[in-house]
Amino acid sequence: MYNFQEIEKKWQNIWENDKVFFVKNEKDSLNVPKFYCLEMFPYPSGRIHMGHVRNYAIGDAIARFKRIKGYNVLHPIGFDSFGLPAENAAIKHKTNPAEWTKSNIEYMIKQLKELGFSYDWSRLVITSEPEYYKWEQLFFLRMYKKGLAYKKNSLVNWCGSCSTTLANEQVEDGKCWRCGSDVTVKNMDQWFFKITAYAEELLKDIDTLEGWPDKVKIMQKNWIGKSSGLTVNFKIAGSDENFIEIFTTRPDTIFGATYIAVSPLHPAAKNLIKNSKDLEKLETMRHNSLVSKDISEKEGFFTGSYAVNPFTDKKIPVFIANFVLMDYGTGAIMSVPAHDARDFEFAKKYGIEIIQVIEPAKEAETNNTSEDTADMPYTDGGILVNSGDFSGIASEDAKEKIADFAEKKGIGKKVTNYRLRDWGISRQRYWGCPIPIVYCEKCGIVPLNENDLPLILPDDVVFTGEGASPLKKHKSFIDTKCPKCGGKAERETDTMDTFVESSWYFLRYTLSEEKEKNPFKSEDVRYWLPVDQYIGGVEHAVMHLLYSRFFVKALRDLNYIALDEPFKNLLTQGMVIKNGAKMSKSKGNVVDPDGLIKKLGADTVRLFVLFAAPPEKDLEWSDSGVEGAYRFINKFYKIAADFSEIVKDAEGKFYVEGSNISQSSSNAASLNISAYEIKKADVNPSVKELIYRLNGIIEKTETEMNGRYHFNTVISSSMELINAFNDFTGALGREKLALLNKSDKYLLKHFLNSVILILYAFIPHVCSEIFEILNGSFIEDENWPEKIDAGYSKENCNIAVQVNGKMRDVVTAGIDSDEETVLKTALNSPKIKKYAEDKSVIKKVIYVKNKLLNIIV
RNA sequence: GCGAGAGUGGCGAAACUGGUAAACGCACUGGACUUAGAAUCCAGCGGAGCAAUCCUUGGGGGUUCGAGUCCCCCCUUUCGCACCA
Repeated sequence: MYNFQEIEKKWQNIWENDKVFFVKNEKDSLNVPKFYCLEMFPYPSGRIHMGHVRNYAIGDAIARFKRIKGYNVLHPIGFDSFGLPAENAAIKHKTNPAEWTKSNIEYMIKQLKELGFSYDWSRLVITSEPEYYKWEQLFFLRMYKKGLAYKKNSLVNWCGSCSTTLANEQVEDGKCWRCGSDVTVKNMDQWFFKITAYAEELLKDIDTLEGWPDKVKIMQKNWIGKSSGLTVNFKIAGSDENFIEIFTTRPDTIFGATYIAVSPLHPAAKNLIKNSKDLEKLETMRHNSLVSKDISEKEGFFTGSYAVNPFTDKKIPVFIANFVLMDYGTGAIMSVPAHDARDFEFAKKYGIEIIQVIEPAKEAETNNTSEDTADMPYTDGGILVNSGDFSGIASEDAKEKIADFAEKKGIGKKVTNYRLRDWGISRQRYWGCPIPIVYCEKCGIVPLNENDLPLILPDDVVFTGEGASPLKKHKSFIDTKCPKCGGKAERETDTMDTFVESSWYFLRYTLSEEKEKNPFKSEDVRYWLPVDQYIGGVEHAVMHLLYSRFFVKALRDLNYIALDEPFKNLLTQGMVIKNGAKMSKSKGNVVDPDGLIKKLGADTVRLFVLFAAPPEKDLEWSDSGVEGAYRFINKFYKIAADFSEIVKDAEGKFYVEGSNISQSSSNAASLNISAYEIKKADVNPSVKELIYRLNGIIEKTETEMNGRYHFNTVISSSMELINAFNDFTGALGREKLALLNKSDKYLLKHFLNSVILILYAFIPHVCSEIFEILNGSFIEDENWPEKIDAGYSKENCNIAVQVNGKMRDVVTAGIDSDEETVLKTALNSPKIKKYAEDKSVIKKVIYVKNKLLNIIV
C-alpha cells in the first residue's frame, strides 16, 4: 500500500543528500540549452501558505519537466527578509527582528523541503544578511555618483501615532493599516532613485516582452503614463513679464479656454490673489490638499487676476482650484469647459463661460446634438469652429498646427509628460538596508567609501513601539567620522525600501562561488539571464516588476551587466480562495498546508493545486477535491505496483527480449525502443491502441509544458491513460496478464513509465518511487519518453453526420474514406433518411475528412 | 468615469487553427462486497419527455453549410487606474 509518509521522506532525503537539483557546473554545460525557472521569493512571515504552495508547485512542475527534457535548469529560492512585520513582532513579542526572521526562515525552509520542491539550496539568498545587502549599498553609492540616487524634500504619508512614514499601499482609506489612525502628509527629506530617467525606455521595451500577459503590460504602460502635449504661457493681464505656464494635451481646444485653473500648491498662487482675505482660503485649500488626497468635490475661487489667452487675446479669469495637481505638468491648466468633463463641472458650478470650439466630424449623429452641450461636454475630436484661422481643421491636425504656431511665436513648447514619479526609497524604519551616507558638519552629504562596506545594521537596539526608528536613538551607530575630512559626522538613519532587495535578487542566484567577492558575475548573468519563466502573483504587476526592470537597466548603465530586460516570460498565477473569498485569518477560511501534508502528503496537495484550475485563474479550495487527488495517487501507485509484481520473473527481472534491458543493466529504465524490436504482428490490439493514445498525450504534454502551462489538462489526460490501462489489465485479469507475450509486456511497461514521466513534474515523490519499483533506477537519470510505433492503425472512425448543419447521426466509415463513400453510408442510415430523403434534392455536401459530413438539402 | 479580463451541468473545469459541447475530477444516485460502516469496485449523472424527439455555452442580433469559439449591441461580474489636464 502507498505509504506517502515513508515515500516522501525517502525521496526528500535522497534529493538532499545527493544534491540532485544542484546546478551542475554550468561552464561545462554550455552545449545544453539553459532554463532559468524563477518564482517570486517569499517574505518570511513564519509559515508557508496556500498561495506560496500554488506558486511554487507551478514553478517546480516547470523546472522538473525541463530537467527531464534535458535542459540545464536553474531553480533557486530565497527570502525577502527585510520589512516591517519583523519590527512589529519585535515590539509585540519583545523579540529581536534578526532572530525572529531567522527562526521563521528555518521553519519555512523545512516546509519547502517537506513539499519536495526541487531547489538548488546552495544558492539560497537571504536579503537581510550583510553579505547580500552590502552589494545593494555598493549599487546605491554607484548610483549616487551617477546622479541616479539623490535626495530631495518631498511629501510622504505619515502616521503620527506610529511616528513613521508609510508606503502608499500601507494607507487604507486614509488610515494607517496598523493602528487605524489618520494618515497625514508630511514634508521630509527623502532619498530617491531616478527611475524617471528611464521612463521612455521602460515604456518602449514593454513591447519587447512578448512572454508577458497583456494585462501586466497595460498596467505598466498606464503607470508610466506617457502623454505628449504643449505648454503655453498665458500672460497676466496688466503685467508685461508675469505669466502662467500651463500644460495641455488638447491644444486644438485653446480657443475655447475660458479660465485658468492653478493648483493651490503652485508657487505663484499667492501673488495672483488680489484680495488679501482670499489668502486665508488659499491656506485652507493648501492644507486640505496636503492632508488628504481626496477631492470628491471640486472647489475653487477667483483670484482677482486675469490672464490673456494668446490665441484670442481675450482676458480670462484665473482661479485657484483644488483639483489641479501640482506635481503633474506645470501645476496650472487652461480650462476648456466645452470639451473637458472636469472643466465643465467647475465652470457650471462657478458660472464661467462655455465656448464650443469643436464640432463632431460626423453629421450622422443627428438626434442628440442639442442635449449634448447642455448636460455634458463633447470630449472627442472633431472639426474646429470659432477658432480663428484654425477653424475648419480636424482636431488631430490642429493639435500639430497650433503647437507649431505657439513654438514659432515663442509662447509655447511641445513637451512629453510622464505620470511616473521617482522612486522614494527612504523608510524611517530599523529593519532594512542602511543607506551608506553620512552628514558632515563641514562637507554636507558624504557617501561612504566603497571599501568601508558593508555598513552593518546594528543588532543592539531597543524597541519601544513609540517614537521614531530605533536607529535614531542609537548613538554609536549615528556618531561617526566624515569619510572626507575626518571630522564629526552623523549617519543617515533611514533604511531602504524593501523593494530594492527584490529588484536584483534574481541576479544574485546566478552566483555559485566566491560569493563574498562579487554581487554576481557578469559571465554567469550572461549565461542565465533573462529568466526564462518567472512566476508570481499579479499584485506585483507594477511595483516589483517595474523596479526590477529599472534596476537591471541601471546596472547595465553602471557596466555591471549587459542586459536590457530581466524576465522573458511571466506567468501571473491566480489567488487561492475558499468559499469565494481570499484566504485570510479574519475570514477564518485559511487552509494550512502543514496539516494537509501530514494527513494526505505533499504530492496530494500539489496535485490538487495544479489540477483544480489552470494556473492563471483563481483556485477555489475544495476539501473533497483534495481527497480525490489522494484517491488518484493511491490508485496510480496500486496499478503500477501490481503490474510490476505480475510481469516480473523469478529473478525480479522483467520479461524483455534482449538482455540489455533488465533491472540489473545500467540502462535498465531505458525507454529507447531501438534497444528492442517490437514484433508488431504479435502485439495485442488493445495494447496497440493504448500506445497510440499515449503518443498523442506525450505530444500534448510537450506543447502544454512549453508555455501555456495548463497542467490541469495534462493531469486529466494522464488520468485517462491510467483509467484505460486499468480497464485493459482489469478485464484481462492477473493470470492472462502474466501470460502476455514479451512485446506486450514491454509496451505496457513503456506505457506506465511514460505516464510516470509525465506526472513526475506534478507528483515527484510517488513517481520517483513507482519508477524505482518498475525499473530499479532513478527517474532523474531518465529521458523524456519517445513515441513508439506499435503498429496501431486506425481502420475505422466515427463521422458526425449533419443535415442542414444539425447533428443527426454518427456513422462509421473506413479511415480516409472519400466523400462519396461516406455520403452513401450516411444516406443508408435510417435517421438520416428521415431528414434528408423527403427533401429529395441534395444541394451541397460539406465533408471534413475523418470527422464530419454535412448534407444540405 | 477610463482601461483590461471573465460569464459553459449542482461544483472545479475541458473543447488545438469555427466541425459530435460538457473530457477529467468533485458532489450526488443506484448496485456489489460487509453484521454494519469506512475503504474499494461497477453503473448512472445538462434540462424536458413513457418514448420517438426537442432544447441547452449570460441575453439579443449578425457572418457561415456549420458558432462556446468570429463581428455588433446589451446585462452581470472580477481586477487595475481613478480628477495626470
